[in-house]
Amino acid sequence: MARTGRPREFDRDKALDAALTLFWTQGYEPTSLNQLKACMGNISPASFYAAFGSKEALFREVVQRYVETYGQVMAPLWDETLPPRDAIEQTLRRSARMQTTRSHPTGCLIVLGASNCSPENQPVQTLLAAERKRSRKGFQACVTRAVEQGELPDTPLTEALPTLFSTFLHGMACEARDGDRPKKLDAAITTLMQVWDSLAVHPKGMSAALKLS
Amino acid sequence: MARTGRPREFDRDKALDAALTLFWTQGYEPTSLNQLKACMGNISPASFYAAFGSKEALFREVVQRYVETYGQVMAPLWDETLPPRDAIEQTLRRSARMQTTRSHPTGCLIVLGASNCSPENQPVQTLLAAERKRSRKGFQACVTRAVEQGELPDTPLTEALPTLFSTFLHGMACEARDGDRPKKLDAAITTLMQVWDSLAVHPKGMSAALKLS
DNA sequence: CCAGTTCCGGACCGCTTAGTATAGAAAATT
DNA sequence: AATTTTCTATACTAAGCGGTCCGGAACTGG
Repeated sequence: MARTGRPREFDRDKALDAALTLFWTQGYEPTSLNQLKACMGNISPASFYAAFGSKEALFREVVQRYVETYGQVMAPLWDETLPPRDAIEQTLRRSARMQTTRSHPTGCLIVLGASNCSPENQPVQTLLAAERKRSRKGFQACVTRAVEQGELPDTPLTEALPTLFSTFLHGMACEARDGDRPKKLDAAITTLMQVWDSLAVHPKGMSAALKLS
Repeated sequence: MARTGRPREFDRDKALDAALTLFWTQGYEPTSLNQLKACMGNISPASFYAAFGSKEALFREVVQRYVETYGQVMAPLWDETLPPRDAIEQTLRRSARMQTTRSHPTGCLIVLGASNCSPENQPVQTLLAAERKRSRKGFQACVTRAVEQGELPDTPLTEALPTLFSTFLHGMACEARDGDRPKKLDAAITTLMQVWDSLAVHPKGMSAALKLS
């Protein structure tokens, strides 16, 4: 069932990666078709539209690829075999490292990819907003699990934790873009996790003692 | 020393406010001169350039105005008569309320105003980055003051506080833009401030007792 | 070898962009 | 009345935008 006809001269995957890097650096709107075509190997508009459909369709593919690769730093959030606290801490630390790694653009495509958009490109904004919503639900799920497991008390302070974590996560995109180093963000995460420990029902290593008293 | 000649027919201040709102909503690049001229009272290109010089010059004026008005929610950060903890908490709460108020665009112009920019507009990005740096220094100053006053211990956990707060602050712009309500952010701030209290040398109301022991 | 299929390079589309130039009229001060 | 300034309105530039179309080239299956 091999495809007939003249084969494509460029590597579609490599072109997609190049587009990913460009979109990640500049965001959706400021990235022009000319820049895209150039970075994807000087392909012609005909090739571009045949292979990707449109600028928006390409961006959607790019976002999907981002989620499946770099975005996997968020995976612990959905790993129910992990203790909730570890899931959140790992997610934050992996995000911090990923977003500050210099071998690719800094910051987060999901947060920064379409933050400046004219009304006509609202679908693109909506796409990223949905992705951000997903991550908020992840934090929510972890905290809910921690409450169910009796690790956190069911109080207003605890209820606010998901918002606190997701706000911090999204804020890292800004800090990373502004040049913060991973160590700095890592230290902030360490301090942030203090709040979990101060709310926890079982302070470290004392759970048995507390339960028996 | 009154100026001679025909007076300007539109209100420069009102036009500036209209431009502020538009830039705040859409960001720098997606906002076109046509949109600007329209929202500023259907002024002609000649009037526009005579009054404001260029799109970038207008944006710089807009940013300055923003800092002097809405941006004043950050003022507590520089108010040395305030206890450092209060200064930070007030700044965060006032920011949260301001950024979620529906009578004007949501989020923060300084964080979101030029987050998607082509390389040619880097000066605009740099302008906002400098403003963000200022706020980071504000958090830094408060924490340093708290350490000097003996309220916080001089530990790595404390050192990371400024990064933690500024990351959270900048993250609020994203959450506000995504529709979070002020109460939700306020609750997150309450929880975040827990970390300060858990680090503090003098737990509430016990300072005297602790010092004497 | 040829028909069918697919891709490529380049010309081209209509539209928008930021910004300039021109004109004459209107409103203020001196 | 003369001068100065901004006004409206229009026309214009040069470039860039996302996207389309066509003729020819390159490949495969029959």
